[in-house]
Amino acid sequence: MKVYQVLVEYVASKLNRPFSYVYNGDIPLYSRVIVSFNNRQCVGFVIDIIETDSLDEYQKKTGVIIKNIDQVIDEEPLISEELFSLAKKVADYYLCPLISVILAMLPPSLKPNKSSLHGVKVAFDTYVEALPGATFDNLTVRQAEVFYKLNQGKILKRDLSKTIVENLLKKNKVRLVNIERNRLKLESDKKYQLHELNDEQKIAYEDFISSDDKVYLLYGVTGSGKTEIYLNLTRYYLERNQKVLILVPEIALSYLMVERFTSLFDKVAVLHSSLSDGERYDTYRNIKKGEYDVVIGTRSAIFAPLDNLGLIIIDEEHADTYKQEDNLPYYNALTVAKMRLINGKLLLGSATPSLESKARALKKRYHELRLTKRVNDISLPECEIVDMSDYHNIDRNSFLISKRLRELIKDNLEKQEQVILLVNRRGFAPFISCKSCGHIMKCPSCDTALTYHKDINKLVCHHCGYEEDMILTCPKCHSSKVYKSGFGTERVVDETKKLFPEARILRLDSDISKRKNGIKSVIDKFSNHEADILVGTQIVSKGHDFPHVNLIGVVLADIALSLPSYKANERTFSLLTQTIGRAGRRNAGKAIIQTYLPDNFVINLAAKQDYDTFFNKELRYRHLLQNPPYTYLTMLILSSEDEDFLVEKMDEIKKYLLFHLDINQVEILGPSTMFINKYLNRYRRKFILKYKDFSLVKDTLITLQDIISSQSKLQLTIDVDPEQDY
DNA sequence: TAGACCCAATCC
DNA sequence: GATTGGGTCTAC
Repeated sequence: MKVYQVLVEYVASKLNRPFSYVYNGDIPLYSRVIVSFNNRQCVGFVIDIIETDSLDEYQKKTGVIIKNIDQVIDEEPLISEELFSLAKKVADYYLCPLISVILAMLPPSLKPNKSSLHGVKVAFDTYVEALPGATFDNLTVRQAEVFYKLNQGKILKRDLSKTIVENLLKKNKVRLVNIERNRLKLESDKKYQLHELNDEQKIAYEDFISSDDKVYLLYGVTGSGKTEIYLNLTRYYLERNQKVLILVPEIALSYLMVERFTSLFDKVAVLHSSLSDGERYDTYRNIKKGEYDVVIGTRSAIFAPLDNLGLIIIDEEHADTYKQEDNLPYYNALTVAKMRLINGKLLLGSATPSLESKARALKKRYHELRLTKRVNDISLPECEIVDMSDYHNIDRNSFLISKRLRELIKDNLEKQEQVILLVNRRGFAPFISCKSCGHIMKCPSCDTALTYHKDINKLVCHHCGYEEDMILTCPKCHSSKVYKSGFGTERVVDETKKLFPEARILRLDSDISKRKNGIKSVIDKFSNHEADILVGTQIVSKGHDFPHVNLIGVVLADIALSLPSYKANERTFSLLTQTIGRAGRRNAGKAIIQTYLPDNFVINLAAKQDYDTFFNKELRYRHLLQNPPYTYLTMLILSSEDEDFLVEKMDEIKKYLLFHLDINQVEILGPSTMFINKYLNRYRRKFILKYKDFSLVKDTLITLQDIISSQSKLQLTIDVDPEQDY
């Protein structure tokens, strides 16, 4: 007698354990089933099958009455043994429900939940095919014409006249065939050739393939040709019949890389979240069938169902997009990549490696490969820092764009060169306030100010997405003195238009990327020189070469420095360095950094593109404050609808932690407020735990999670290795 | 005293 | 995560 161990579809730590069911028939492991669960039906996922001699005995032993599985959804396992054991490792490391990891592995239409049951299925196209041996006898002229064409090969039914097809069918000349349609189209007409590697690249490449180490850090300055190494290594692995997985921070910014891979290799799949459900499903299915050798994708592609994985490449390994922090599971694709390595190797590439990765390379835990020269030997741009607190640098024409920056923009426009302006904030104005009563427009469900977006004339919460119409008068005192303070990309576009009315200006930020192909169309326009100035958020710093850009302006470098993270310096440094690196791809360009902190070391070292000094200095700060890479962190976020109750509970939990953790080895910070203290109508507070070994906190956290999951008013979220809000 | 509302327990 | 059932509050 088989007892099936089933995880139910709901992501909740209370339900993070299997429930037993029986079934009259065989069900494969790792497949979906429909079960009755607490007076309703839901989708479950079979994670284990236990043999028992008698059901009665089993029920007696466990003390539960076992129900029947109502229906089996999959005839085959949805995921492989390898992926299932990866899911267990991830759930164990991040202390998150196993089902949440399984959900992350599957395309939306296969996720074990109710809504997926009516989702997309395989798409078919109907073709008309000539029956072998059928002759031209007994056909009209038009029928014969079509039949002749069909003898050359099958044709889509919808491309042919309906009546002719019907008649041909009646006369037994043709038949209909259904063929699975792949909803993906990857055109690769541009044939890209593998370049001969230069000496430095060759050394790195040889070093990689001849070494036995597992994890490699490819530290190569901007423009040093990291992609070329990725391509050569991919070829190497494919020749040995192993598969390759490549992660990029954002697919739309990597389409040049995608293009190179698709034009060099035949079986390349692209996986990312802006595919439609149908496209995702098809790609997923085909990867699983083994039809692709190479998969390129964003964060969640780390779970792609590739067998025989020889190489994982993570490009721009320092990028913050590899950590998921908005939805369970809170995982970092780099960490998961290391868990996934069984026989293969991992290559991390960056021009500004994360401090953790670089520190590990120093300690020889990662094998470091270096590229120090830009491929075309062009020197890095010359960078000036403009002090915005010095009134000599601005005038009443603009408080946003300094006189020096204006001068250089003008110069560039006259020379027909392009300009990029970096503004690390989207929208028009981040605060809307009333001048008479001081009221600030806030999100009704979060404790954050609403940002004014001029192009849709709405106030938007950048955290939860809430929108409302822009106000004309203050909702509190009805004064009309509504003031828009601060600036974002939209306002900089406006201001630049005012200063340079003749210039063609484009904007690139995540509002643009919400439209399908939004990013690509802006990038294409700008690369084709159909615009002179590109104003954008950090998106402009990520990848993509614009050969005609000779000036980079950072409108205000300080914004990134004030981000709520121990990584703020590191993020600012890599943002500035990578952005400045966009200039002068053909000849030496210029860069301007505007700031109120002209003496700040991060800004100064970024201006000099001096990674090594920055690294050493920041590493000392990390050591001083005992932050990663010297320690590990876990953030405990507690939330409740009742703020007083929450504050009370925080003290209790603090006592609990103090009692159960070894305070000589684990530092407990908090309770403290969060960057966003109220989110989606729930108040939030946090603890940060600092330790050198996860085993010092793991058991305590699991017990705490159990205790809190039984309290309905309180919610605990555990974020292992957090990157935000500390 | 019905119905609204809240909360904790439970799910195989 | 969703349902249930019991307890308490509330308005007529």
